[in-house]
Amino acid sequence: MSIWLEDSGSKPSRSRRSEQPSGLDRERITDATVKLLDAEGLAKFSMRRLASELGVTAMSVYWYVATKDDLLELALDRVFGEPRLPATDATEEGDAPDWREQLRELAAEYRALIVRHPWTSTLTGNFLNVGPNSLLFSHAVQKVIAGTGLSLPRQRGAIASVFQFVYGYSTIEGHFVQRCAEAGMTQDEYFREAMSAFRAPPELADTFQHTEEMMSAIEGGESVEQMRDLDFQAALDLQIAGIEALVAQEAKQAGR
Amino acid sequence: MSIWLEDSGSKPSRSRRSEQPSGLDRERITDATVKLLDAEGLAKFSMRRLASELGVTAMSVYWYVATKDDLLELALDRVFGEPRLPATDATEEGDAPDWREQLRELAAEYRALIVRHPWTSTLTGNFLNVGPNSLLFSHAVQKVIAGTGLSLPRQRGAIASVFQFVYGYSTIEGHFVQRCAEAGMTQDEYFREAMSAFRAPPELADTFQHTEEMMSAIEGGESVEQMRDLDFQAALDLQIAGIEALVAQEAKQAGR
DNA sequence: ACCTGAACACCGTTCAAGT
DNA sequence: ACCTGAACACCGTTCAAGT
Repeated sequence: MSIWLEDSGSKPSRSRRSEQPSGLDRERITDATVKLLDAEGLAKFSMRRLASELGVTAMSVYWYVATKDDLLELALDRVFGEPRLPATDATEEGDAPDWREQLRELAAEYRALIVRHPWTSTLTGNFLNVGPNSLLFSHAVQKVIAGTGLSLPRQRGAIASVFQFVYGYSTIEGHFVQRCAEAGMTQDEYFREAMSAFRAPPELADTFQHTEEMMSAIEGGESVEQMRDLDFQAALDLQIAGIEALVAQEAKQAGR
Repeated sequence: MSIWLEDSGSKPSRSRRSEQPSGLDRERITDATVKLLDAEGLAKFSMRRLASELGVTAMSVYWYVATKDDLLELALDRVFGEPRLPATDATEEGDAPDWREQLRELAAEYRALIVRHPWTSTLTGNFLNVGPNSLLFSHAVQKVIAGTGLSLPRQRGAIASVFQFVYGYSTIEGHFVQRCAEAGMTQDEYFREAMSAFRAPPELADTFQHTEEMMSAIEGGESVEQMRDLDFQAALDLQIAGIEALVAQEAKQAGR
């Protein structure tokens, strides 16, 4: 089911004993996997490619890992250790940072993670993603949202709303960045290229009119990257405003 | 770059001339592709598998389609034709439906599309997704958001916020549904199984306390599916409240 | 305990050849 | 114009064998 659920963890971890002939190790294997996935993408990643990178036969890796999917799960949880999480024990009253600030920071960290490692989003979709680092991340998310003062059912809605948005947004963004890199273009070049290669279906002319209006409707949005930053922030603003509105609404109902 | 951008459309479409020896056709090929992707998932889909389904050699398909990716783009745009879009020309004043209602319906249609065809989200990530049906869908989204009365830059934020949320949420949901089907379990069975196989790391005990509180915090959320419906609606509530708050805020600033 | 080699059943795609 | 077969360079994984 998952390497993190019992039974699949049967292969010993062999992390601390680095006197192997080839110096192999789950740690080193996971390292190399992440590096390869970053460099060449999920589609090109293979056990044979990884093994050759490690200077070893393809089958050696199978001593440390039961299956390719298990290895991908390890890599996935590995990168979920990267985001800086808000200090969880701000027990003192005065200096506890505002939930808005925490939310923005955590969202930015999550976005950066996915854009840095675009393969991450494909894997979170395909696996359960319940490794230790992923759990710590989820915990941080829950804590931040709990700080809003929403009721528990609405906290669940808010978590879904904010972090599935970040997931979706960053997935598209990350894949686009990767495509540009593969084509050897900057994002602006790629974007202009795609735009000019576009033969708009005549019956959709008005669609593009509205779209282009919206595209140029942002001051300070000269580059693709700037536009994406602005959109991302605008969406977070919307969600924060939504949370505030629901908090106020619940307070009013309670006061009645 | 994409089958929808010039140059890649070089292979003739051959849609109308169905007198081929094998009765092959882009239409029929795309049909079979969607059916196979639905039944067995993106990972198991292959040109050879598809060809055998069509009663034909693997290489026959390449007469109609330049590459596997092109075919996947065709399948992707095909299913984007499924959602019912709001009637776009509600020009009469009185009976134009509320944007809130339109938004909920379009979000529900999008969610249903992704859950029905979980491979869709992987592909929207990997391709540009600028086929005619996808464009019509985007157009509908833009029209609905334009109905909120937000300023253009904020419309962009709102589109990202709502529809990337739906994308992210439904992606996870769809993949989970698919996993359950492959394992031959109901969603509740799979969920309980995963939960019981779970060996919680001791230092995360408090995480799970809070998590379990939240899990059981929903009345009427007995089944996994009910809970997901409730969370989805709660998230949409939040986003709609956010849009309303920003509309009000902009109105106030304009009035000053 | 750790690593290898050969083998199996697959891939996407090219290319020359058939009708 | 449409379809096939053989071939190339790949996959993940099994299994018996080496040290």
